[in-house]
Amino acid sequence: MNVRTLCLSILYEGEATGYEIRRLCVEGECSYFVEASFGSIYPALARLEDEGLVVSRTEQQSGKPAKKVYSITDQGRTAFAEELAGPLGEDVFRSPFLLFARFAHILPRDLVEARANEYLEKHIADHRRLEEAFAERGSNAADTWVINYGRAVMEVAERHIRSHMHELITLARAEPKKDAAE
Amino acid sequence: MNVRTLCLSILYEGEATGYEIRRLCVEGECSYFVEASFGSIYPALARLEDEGLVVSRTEQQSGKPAKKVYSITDQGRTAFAEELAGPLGEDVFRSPFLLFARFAHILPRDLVEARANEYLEKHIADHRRLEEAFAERGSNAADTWVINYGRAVMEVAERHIRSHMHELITLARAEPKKDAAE
DNA sequence: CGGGACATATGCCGGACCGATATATGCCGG
DNA sequence: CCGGCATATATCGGTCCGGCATATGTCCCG
Repeated sequence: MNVRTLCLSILYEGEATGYEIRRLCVEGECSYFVEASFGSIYPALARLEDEGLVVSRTEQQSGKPAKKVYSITDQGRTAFAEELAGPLGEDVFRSPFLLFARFAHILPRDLVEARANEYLEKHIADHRRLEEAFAERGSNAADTWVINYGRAVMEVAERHIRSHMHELITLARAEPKKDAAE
Repeated sequence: MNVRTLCLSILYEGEATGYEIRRLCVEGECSYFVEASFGSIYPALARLEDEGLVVSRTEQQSGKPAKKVYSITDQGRTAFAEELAGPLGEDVFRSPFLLFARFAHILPRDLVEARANEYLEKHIADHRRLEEAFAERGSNAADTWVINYGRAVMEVAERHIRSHMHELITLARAEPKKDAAE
């Protein structure tokens, strides 16, 4: 799954600027399974325009910089459907925190406790964001299906961390090496 | 979280070759939250050796190519602990399948059904692999904590897909455009 | 009322990383 | 005996991230 396809998927639902696409990847209801940064979105949009899969129109705004609004073309819709029909690529899950957690026994307890709390807070925030997306009900049935899958998984993840984090903290080194701290 | 740190984390537990590190990332009990390919592992190991964080010894084998076995140094252990104490980076979850699922309504039912089944099979396999890692009990307490977190999440993911995939399939286009296939 | 933080918006660049490929070797099955 | 597979190291092209530069306007705080 490349950034090109991601851009097409967002433009499929309606026109948007590069900036908005990025925001949807970070804050949108589907931000829990797609991601992309400016450094890849803008070049991708430029290439899509070269290939005729999207068109752009520059819009002047008072009080804000001019923006380039992209729309998908019929050719783009076809290309997107073909892309989805082709090989998809595997799901990716990477967790620096879980790597950290595996070594709890060599780390000072204060640090493990702080990180575990951060991790829980992050999960609570992500979970709540998805519950709100579900409550809004602006999305179609397929979107709702995807959101419900996310809700089910996040609910369990949050609950598991909440009720088991103290076990992880107990595993950490009781006394932090005083001199070697930083 | 970079590949350097990942290599150090594996070598922390015992010596290994680049090939073995790669295999642990793909098949090992922790493969569900770390990943790396040859293209990044070999350069990373070379750089770690330059920096004195690991040392290597070449071992001739009969019937197989010679291998370079890497071991972590005291300096490497210290650097690894410092790395874990520093900023960690966010968890990443990316799912081409969920992006695909969002557009079930524009895709032929056969395709959606096939992909949903593949996705379920993949989850069953991943989940089982983790249950086996749990049953083996060769790991320490922190590893077990991490595995249990994965088990809890995977159990729910698998169950949710199993009991809700038919809803997604129902959303797909009933009659596949016969001419536009491929 | 000046200045800094923040939001909108586009774009580039260095470096990290993936996936494919090359190279070498020996095993095993058809 | 030949092709495919497993072991093992290494490189290379291309994709992508994160930080930075640039431009402009708002809003709040001192």
